[in-house]
Amino acid sequence: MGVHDAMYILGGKWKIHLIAALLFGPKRYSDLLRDINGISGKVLSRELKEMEINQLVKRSVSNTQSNAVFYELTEYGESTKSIIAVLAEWGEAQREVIVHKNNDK
Amino acid sequence: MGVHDAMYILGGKWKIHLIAALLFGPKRYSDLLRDINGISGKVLSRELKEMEINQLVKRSVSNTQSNAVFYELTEYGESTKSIIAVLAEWGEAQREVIVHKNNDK
DNA sequence: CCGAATCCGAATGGATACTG
DNA sequence: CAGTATCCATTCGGATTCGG
Repeated sequence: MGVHDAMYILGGKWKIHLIAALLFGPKRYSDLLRDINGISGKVLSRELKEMEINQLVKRSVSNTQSNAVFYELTEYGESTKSIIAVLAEWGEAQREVIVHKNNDK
Repeated sequence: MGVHDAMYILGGKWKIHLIAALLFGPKRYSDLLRDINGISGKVLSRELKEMEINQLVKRSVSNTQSNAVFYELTEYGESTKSIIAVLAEWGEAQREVIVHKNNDK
């Protein structure tokens, strides 16, 4: 089933957020670290690497400023725009229904 | 932003799968346990409870057979159909691109 | 049958220090 | 700056047992 495949690639806490952050163009590692609330450097690195392996993002080193690394969506990554859009729309409309999560205790 | 809200409600490993499993009508706890591959009873209970709190599903006890508990999507839960549909479609189309995940080592 | 409680190992993830 | 490595606390989650 397709849902499972999609979740395998897009699942986890951060991938959707990362894609959303990259929707409007390339960003540097440090920009992503600042823009995405709550993510740590270690986790950001790992997520980006996974997404690179799965062809969602492209990593490139600036040839003018050294030490600057940019990430951008591939064409494949951009094919998730429709998903992000639907998610955003739904989340926007239904915001007031959120209560809380159960905390296992 | 709406994406964050949506992920807060639908995030985690199982919620999307649970919604997909309930798309075509109510199911019993034991049916879900069997149908959803890899989930344990403990985790299934917790996920269902969270979804109940957030109004995605409705829990009801059969009045004919006792000890039978059914879960079904609420109207609100059904409003996620469009999300599931887009995810399924995308996952279906892009299946061959999957490679693997990075394992932190 | 449904699910809560307990036990316990595995995986996750933050903080920090370090390297090129 | 962009990561990697290490340490460690927290969380997750499976297996089992127990109760309504």
